[in-house]
Amino acid sequence: MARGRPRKFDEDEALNGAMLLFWEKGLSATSLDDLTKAMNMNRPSIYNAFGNKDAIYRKVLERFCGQLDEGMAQTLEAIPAVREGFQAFFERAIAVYSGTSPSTKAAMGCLMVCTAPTEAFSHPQVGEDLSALIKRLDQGFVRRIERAKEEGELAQDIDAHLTASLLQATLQTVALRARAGTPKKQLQQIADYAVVRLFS
Amino acid sequence: MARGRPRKFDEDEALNGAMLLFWEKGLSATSLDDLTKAMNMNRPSIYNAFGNKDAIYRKVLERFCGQLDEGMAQTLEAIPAVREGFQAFFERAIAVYSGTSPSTKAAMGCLMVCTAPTEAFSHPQVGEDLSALIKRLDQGFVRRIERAKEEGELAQDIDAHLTASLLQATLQTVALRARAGTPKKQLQQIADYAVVRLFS
DNA sequence: GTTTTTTTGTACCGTATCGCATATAATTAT
DNA sequence: ATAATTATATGCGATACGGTACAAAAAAAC
Repeated sequence: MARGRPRKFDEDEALNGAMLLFWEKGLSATSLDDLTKAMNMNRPSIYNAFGNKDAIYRKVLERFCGQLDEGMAQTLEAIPAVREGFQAFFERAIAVYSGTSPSTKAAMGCLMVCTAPTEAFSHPQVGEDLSALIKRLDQGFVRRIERAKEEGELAQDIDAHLTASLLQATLQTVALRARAGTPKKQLQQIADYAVVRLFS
Repeated sequence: MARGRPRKFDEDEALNGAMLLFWEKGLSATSLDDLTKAMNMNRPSIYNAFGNKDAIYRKVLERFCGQLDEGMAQTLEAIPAVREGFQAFFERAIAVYSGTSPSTKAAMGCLMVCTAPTEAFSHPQVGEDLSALIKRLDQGFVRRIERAKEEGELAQDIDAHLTASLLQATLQTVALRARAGTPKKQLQQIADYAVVRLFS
């Protein structure tokens, strides 16, 4: 087992370093030289382990989406009350979006929302990744809303799909505004108001 | 007047060509060679007339925001009923966001929302442009909502600022979803629902 | 100890990048 | 006419880009 020369880099740390970089500068503005430093490995090793720049970016996106899924599972699905569940979900998202990288010292927003749309045409697969995430969030929200309707927590006449769309709109505005410098507290207010108004 | 050699290019057409390009590929992925073709002028003329790539991009952003202001004036401010005003505003925005460039044949979304956030850190001035547009839209929406409250069209207890934030969230989700391939009809439904729910 | 397998590190290739230097052309002011 | 002014056109130079070849190195298998 582990037949060849042992790897010097840690795959997790390498991808985390790449994620920070892409998160800050996007796909096109990030160079391979930057990546070699951030991932602590040299170019051929990167190609061998992950493929070319696009492939690394997409792996990082996948990683990021995984964290988001985890967030949904631990809040929306785990918390019995819908409103509390969504509030907790937004709180968690806002904490991530308000996170700062050592170099920028400013909130970076959402990796997907803030850097993927730009590349949607130049890199069609990234466009599909973006589209897939939007659909996945919609579905997760819809499921939770319909469950709340079944459990009698929400009125039958609210439209699950459209409500889910507007909740995702809330998530996206929070992501964008965080990157544009809006303070955390204000983001929380927006999210809270959305939950209250859309579930009234 | 017009003392030297007359210009061969049309400033408006040149900026429109640049806008299409930036809209499709963003700032970083657009090269000056691309721009010389799209603007129909050679490099030194571009530098003389507009400055470097960043400056062109920011001029294009400004242009785009101007069209948005026009949209607000002709819908929100011109139409007597709030709900109809916002519906018309969204309809107009969706028409723009669903517009396709000859090369992509796909809806391009919002130039600002879909391409500016990526550059917010690498080009701080772009970040400020983004932040300024968000604030401007918020303010425009707030003004219209407060007017509607004064005119008795909306209840006094709705929060103008937070409602405006969620209306902008709707605009942003429509911008992003358009670029991700969501059909026009569905975008309209989302916008309509937002107007109905947030002004109830 | 030799072979096999995998990763590492250096160095490199061809191309694309931005920005500018220089020379030419076209128009107005004197 | 001549000078002054402005735009055009060609093309250069230094750098940075993404991606790869190749040999040395480090481990397991034989």
